[in-house]
Amino acid sequence: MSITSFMGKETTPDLEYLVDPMPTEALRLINLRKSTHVMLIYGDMTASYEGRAKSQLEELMPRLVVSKPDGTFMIHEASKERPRLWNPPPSTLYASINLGVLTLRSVRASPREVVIVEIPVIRFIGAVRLGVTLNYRVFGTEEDMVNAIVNNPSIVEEGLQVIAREYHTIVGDIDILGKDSKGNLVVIECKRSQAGPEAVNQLKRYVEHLSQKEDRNVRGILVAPSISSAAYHYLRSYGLEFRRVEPKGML
Amino acid sequence: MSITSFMGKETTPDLEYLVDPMPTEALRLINLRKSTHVMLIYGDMTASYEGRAKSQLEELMPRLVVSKPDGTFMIHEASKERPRLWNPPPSTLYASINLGVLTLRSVRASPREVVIVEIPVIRFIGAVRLGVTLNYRVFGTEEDMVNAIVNNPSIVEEGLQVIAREYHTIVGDIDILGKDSKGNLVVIECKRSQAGPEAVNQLKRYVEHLSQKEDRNVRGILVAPSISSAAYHYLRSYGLEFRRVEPKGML
DNA sequence: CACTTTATCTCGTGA
DNA sequence: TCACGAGGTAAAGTG
Repeated sequence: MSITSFMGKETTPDLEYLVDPMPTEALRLINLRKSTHVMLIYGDMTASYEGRAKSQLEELMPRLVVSKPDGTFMIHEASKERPRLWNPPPSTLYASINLGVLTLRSVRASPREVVIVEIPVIRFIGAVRLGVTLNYRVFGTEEDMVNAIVNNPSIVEEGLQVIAREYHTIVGDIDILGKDSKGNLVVIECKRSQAGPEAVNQLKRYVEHLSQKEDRNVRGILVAPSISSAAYHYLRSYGLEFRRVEPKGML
Repeated sequence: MSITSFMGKETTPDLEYLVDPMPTEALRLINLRKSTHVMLIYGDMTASYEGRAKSQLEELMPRLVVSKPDGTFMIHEASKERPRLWNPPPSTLYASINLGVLTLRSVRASPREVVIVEIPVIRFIGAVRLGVTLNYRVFGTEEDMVNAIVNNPSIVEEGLQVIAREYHTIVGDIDILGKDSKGNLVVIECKRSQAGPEAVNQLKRYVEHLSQKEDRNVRGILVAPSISSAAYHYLRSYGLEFRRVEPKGML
């Protein structure tokens, strides 16, 4: 079966595909377009991964491979958002035919990780040209909360003055360092969603470090839309404070 | 253009697709297969997301929609592993035609999140049936490290005896609780990859809690393949210990 | 490069 | 259902 394309001969087409292709035809399309197009490969396949960890898909089963020009390599199944196996960018895709079977090898250099896919039954293969959104922006992030507080510290507390944001310490970076109306140092840790014990622990770490280093009392305020009950008890037991703030209120 | 399928009439085909379809044809295929097949939709589209946060893809651009039967909904672009916009499962997909434009609405119930896609130019739409791997297993996880240490505590230290694993405390679960050759309690925290300040903080929290509760000296050992320099200083400053262990050595 | 943190994290597990 | 923590987290930002 020949490649079906939808543009003139001189220009690279945005879409090409093959249905039930021979391995050699599939190989040709992959090597032709893997560096410019997103490749979609549907068929019965087995796969293996070895790198930071190790795992195997021994059962031959219909799966979907998505490979992007930046090296992103994913094997998707019928459910879940995360691919079953993958290699993050930048990785390199090598395609070949072994004993008549289309074989894909995605190699990530560092850390060294390899995903190998064998596709004895190729049902469909497509090459599509996709774009990339520039200046992409998400609203309602933790950074938006921090900005809003820096611009208007009274969101947290009347009389609060901001000294620094992203204040670097040996134990990590403090979201906002401030001073209250009585001159106490205040460490503020923001979370865009419900705070748990980890968030409390993080704040406690900053407060402990700073109060030791500065040799004086330091307040710690956890700012989040909500806090789990266990985390709240934990927070209070260390004399830390909680201030409810909605990230969506920052828009 | 009629639907191209590749099985008998009585059986649902594994693969169906349309090239440059009319919106009505696309709509029909989506509604026919969205609950059983993974849908691939390629075309020029704009999109928006509102839910836990908010964002918009205003520029009309070739993108790829992947929708799974479990409600997974993803809009992929030319680069990166993560979709640009998405809804995690379980979500519900509604397709319609608005003013002649194919419109997809993915709705997640809780938290309420909505992704809306408008596709004025539909280049390709495919329905593929995928499988799901059962009994999937990854080797070299933190749990594997814990198992290996429980089976052979001398990995961590000669003379170490394991008292409990996943020992529940008010401040969290301790990976391994043990006793050293001198009778001291030992808290062991495992990490499968390089340990940072959070890991040290976590161990410190357990040790503090236990030494207070038991009113005696408690050792804390962080077990990981490596530790960041700052985290190591932090660890040592609290008298905690580090033991280098490779998760891959556990296989 | 190494290090640190965020994320519309996702995902599984256990109460 | 909620809470909690792991993840082959990925991705972004900084020194």
